[in-house]
Amino acid sequence: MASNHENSNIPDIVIGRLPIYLRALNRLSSEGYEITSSHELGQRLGISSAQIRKDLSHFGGFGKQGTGYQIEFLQDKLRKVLHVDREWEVALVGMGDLGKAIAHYKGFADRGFHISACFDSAPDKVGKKIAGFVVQPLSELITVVSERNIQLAMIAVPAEHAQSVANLLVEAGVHGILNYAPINLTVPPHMQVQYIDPVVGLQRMTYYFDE
Amino acid sequence: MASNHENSNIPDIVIGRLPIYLRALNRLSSEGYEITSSHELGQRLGISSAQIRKDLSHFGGFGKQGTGYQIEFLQDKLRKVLHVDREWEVALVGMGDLGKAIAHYKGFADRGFHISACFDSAPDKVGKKIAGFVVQPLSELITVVSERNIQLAMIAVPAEHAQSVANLLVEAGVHGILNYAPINLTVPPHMQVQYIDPVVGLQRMTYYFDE
DNA sequence: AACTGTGAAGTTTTTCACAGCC
DNA sequence: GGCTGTGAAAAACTTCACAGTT
Repeated sequence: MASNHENSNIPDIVIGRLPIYLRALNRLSSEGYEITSSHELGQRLGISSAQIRKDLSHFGGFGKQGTGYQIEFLQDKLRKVLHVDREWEVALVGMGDLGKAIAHYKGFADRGFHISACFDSAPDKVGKKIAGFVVQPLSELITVVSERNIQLAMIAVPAEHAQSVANLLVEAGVHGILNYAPINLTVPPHMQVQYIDPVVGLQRMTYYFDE
Repeated sequence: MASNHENSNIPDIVIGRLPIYLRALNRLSSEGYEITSSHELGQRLGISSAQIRKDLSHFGGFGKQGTGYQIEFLQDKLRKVLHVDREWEVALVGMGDLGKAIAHYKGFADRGFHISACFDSAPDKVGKKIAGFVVQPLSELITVVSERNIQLAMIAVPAEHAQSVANLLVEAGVHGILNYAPINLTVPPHMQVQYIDPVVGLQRMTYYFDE
């Protein structure tokens, strides 16, 4: 009977899978399904059905015995759990090729993230409009981010500048950084950091290749 | 005494950390260091020193008691383990904003990956040169990839086309896919797949945010 | 009949702690 | 004194298997 939603601390590894579940539900939903099961989800994701049920059970009973899970209902619940039942403002630092591509990427808005400020240190970029954003100078970062109470940032600067940008972001009061630079950041313990490094992904695969 | 390098099967989770270690070593090296320790590496990465020692011990004794690890030596060893002591050819499918950004990204070549063919289905892109690559039609994918014996591919097409592109790649004989589309792929068990989804990274952080 | 939610069992992963070496 | 490599212990995570519900 006792379940430990609300207060207790859920393992990070469980939290890490929830966005994957949510993404799969979005897909099922767009394919026109209204109901699914832990078995069906598991098949699609290559995860055991027991694991999915156990993961979800941390937050309460979202399913119906004999039936499965109502997709829309479960999406709502997961969005609430992940705090993406609202829109988050995100700052983007670095407007080189990578930053530009991020600025153009349409996939953020659909899923609750809104780029609301862009920064670069290069004088020839500052003031220009890229993907509809006016590029602001790095010197404005602390003011803009703290005034607007922006909590998330993406770092798309060269590796050698990533740590100093991270330091600025910490000072500005950001709580989470998505780091595209291929380098590990050192940040205070209250900060969240996630890494996007395609080369790490590639290297994780070549290990399994024979030749 | 017995150590199980060569034959035995190393946990995936250990393999997954090796590229992170390699990246940290690259960094230390570029900062001019020649020697490091499991403690120093662990501090930088937020990983315990014992874990780093145990991970490395799967492949043999790379360190020296009392001294630590010679950085260049360890880099070489990890590159061999991960099979990145050579260059890998990679196919890129999808030349929209994202594909273009990937094509322009300089970070692959330094670390052993070379984009050697680009594909798109849009007739207005085929034949054009983007970032030095001539875009080829999707209909050529199987021929080009299998003839050149390309083993790795990156998918940068919209979510709704990602699965059919993956099917083509499997047919063409690719063994690993780095998928930038926000969707899970279903592939035969011998295939490796890694995902790049920045929104998943963001959602993994907002869970920990209060407001 | 089908499926969830969950204790208990089983497995994997991490940490401890120390012998051995530089 | 400082550090690695590693068995043994501890912790974390996953799977099993089934009672309970629709």
